[in-house]
Amino acid sequence: MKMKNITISDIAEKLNLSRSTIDRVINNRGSVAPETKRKILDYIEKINYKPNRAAKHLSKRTSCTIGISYYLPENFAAQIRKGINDVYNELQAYGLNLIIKEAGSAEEQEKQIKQMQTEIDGLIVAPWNPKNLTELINEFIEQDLPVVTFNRDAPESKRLFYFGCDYFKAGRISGEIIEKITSKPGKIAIISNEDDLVGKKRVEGFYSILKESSIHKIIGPYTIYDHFGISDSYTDKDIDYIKKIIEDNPDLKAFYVVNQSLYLVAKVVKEMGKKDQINVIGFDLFDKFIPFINEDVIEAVICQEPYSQGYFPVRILFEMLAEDREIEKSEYITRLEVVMRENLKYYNDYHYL
Amino acid sequence: MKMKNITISDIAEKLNLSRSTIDRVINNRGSVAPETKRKILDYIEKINYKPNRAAKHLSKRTSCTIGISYYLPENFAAQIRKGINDVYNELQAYGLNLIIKEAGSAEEQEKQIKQMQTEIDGLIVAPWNPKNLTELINEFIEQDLPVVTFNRDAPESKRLFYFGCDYFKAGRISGEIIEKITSKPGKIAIISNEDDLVGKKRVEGFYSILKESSIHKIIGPYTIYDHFGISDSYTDKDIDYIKKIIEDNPDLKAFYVVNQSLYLVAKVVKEMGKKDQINVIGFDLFDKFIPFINEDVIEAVICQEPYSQGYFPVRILFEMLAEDREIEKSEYITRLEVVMRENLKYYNDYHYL
DNA sequence: TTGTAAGCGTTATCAC
DNA sequence: GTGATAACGCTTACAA
Repeated sequence: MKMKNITISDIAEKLNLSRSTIDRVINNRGSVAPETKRKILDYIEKINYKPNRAAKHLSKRTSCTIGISYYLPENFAAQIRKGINDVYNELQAYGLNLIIKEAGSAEEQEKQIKQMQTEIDGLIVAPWNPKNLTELINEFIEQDLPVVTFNRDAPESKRLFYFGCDYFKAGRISGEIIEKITSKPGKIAIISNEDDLVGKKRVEGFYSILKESSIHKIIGPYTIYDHFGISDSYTDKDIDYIKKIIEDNPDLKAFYVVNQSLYLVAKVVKEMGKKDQINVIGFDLFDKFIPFINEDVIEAVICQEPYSQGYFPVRILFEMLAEDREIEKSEYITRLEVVMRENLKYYNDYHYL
Repeated sequence: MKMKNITISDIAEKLNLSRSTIDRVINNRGSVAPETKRKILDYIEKINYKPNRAAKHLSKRTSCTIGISYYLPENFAAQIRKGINDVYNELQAYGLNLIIKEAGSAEEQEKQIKQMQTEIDGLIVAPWNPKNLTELINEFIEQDLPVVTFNRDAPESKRLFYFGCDYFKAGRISGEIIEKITSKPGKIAIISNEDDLVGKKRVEGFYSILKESSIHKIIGPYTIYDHFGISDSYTDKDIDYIKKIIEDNPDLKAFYVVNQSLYLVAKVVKEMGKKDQINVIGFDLFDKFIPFINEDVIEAVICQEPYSQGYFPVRILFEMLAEDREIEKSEYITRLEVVMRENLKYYNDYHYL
């Protein structure tokens, strides 16, 4: 049970040098004679020395504060929070501090980020409106304040990396599923709202699959606005609108819904007794969706590792800040998870830590 | 950037006591006057003191050695290894040592585990033959050597916990998928081999779904032995056998393959030009499967987080051994991942660390 | 029952 | 360019 590892002192002793000299070459600070440097480097290589992380953390006694900003639907935010919570519990002992700001609008988000600037050593942001935040992100970067994006990217900014899903590919996998489960020729209706950047990509990806050689005809996109899933904000007009699509298209075989109105579409399909004729496919796992997935009204949803989106950006950024981790990718793309009735419970609130 | 945290010394000073007394009540070792104990506990509660993990690790300088034993198909083992590798890199600095033994047979596995006994502080094992290892596991436990299982459980043993998938549920999700993608009535052929415990459960789960109200008729199980995916070990007889199933059953709509012969089945289906008429579903992601998934010969495979199966058991056991983590579950069940053409690349060799 | 002091492997601040 | 030396916050003898 006793630890027996090579330490800086061992190296110093072996090489007849002082600990500080070894430290200098390992962390290349201060100046060292090139000859001694070589000697030390060679020896370190040879014995495969690994610095003790605990000692490092203890000695540095440097804490870093990471700011997190997002404006996301509540159910999704809950999963993100769980990931953030776990990584915080894991790393706060090593000096991680977090400032979490949940915005209620794009404008508020911008304001909150500006406010954080002086208090943080790094920023993690899910930019609701990437274009508008690009400049701000670049400003931070200019000032040596690292910024990473998650959930939504700001690809034109100089952010260090993006952690999140590829929405175009998400559209493709849902297209694949619809093709596989919809064997009879007929129509597929797309539901979205135009000002939804994410939804737009999901639709494009979907088209890219269906275009290839489909026996189906795409109709729409029909517009239903989602209001972050607050059910009361859907009107009777929305319901009638969906009903009308179904009635007007007797050969309708599927709904492809890229926003949270998925819940409403499922409700109408179910109430009209059309669940066996019309396949419903959508995205993400919201509480409201769950009964419909269980009843096979919604055939499948595509998820994007929300928990990981909370956990990893914090961890990677912290390791960079506190342990000089190298960022090796500019994009960490999350898995596209196919969630159906029988594997639903594994995706609804699940983690191991 | 400077850390400013409450330490044991702070508490000691505030309460006019020595550091060791504080230490005694925090880790309840040694004896402390109940009155002082109360006082300390109250104060700690009040100021929300969290011990510094780095200091703890450094001071304890206790390393622990965990033994890992498995006998698994190579492709699967590769993913496991990646998880183990990541967690090792993460924790070796805190004193984790690993002894990894890959067995070539059930007997060898038993021998290897016995050999490890004296060198390890905990054992992680994927028991190829759970029944045979139950006694050995219990022996270890009697001797206060914690044992956990992964990938395959030994439910009748006293192992601390199991980390892996629920094979019955895995059968159910594949049943759900076959039902969803196979719209025309017809036959579904099951391929398995009887001595495969895992496959047996997958078949049971599959039946539990199909029984309910299927338009399909199940035929088989037909027996094809897999030899851990060494393709050369399949014979021409196996190929003829599959061909015969297809020829004898013109209304065959799907193959449900619970072992690695999935590759061979896909090959035959493809070569007979039946890929559009017959759906092929199986388990896990082996290199040989990949081209067939990409060509839509294999419609989907169900995976079980192989990477996590390497990563988490080690991490949880280490945290228990080195940091007195409480084990709160007796089963950590991995997700059932639906992998198809368009999300394949995310499951084939992917991780964030 | 309580206190003292040495040590864990780094980093940082001085001297030389 | 190099070497002492004092932290960092905790554990663990050992002494009182």
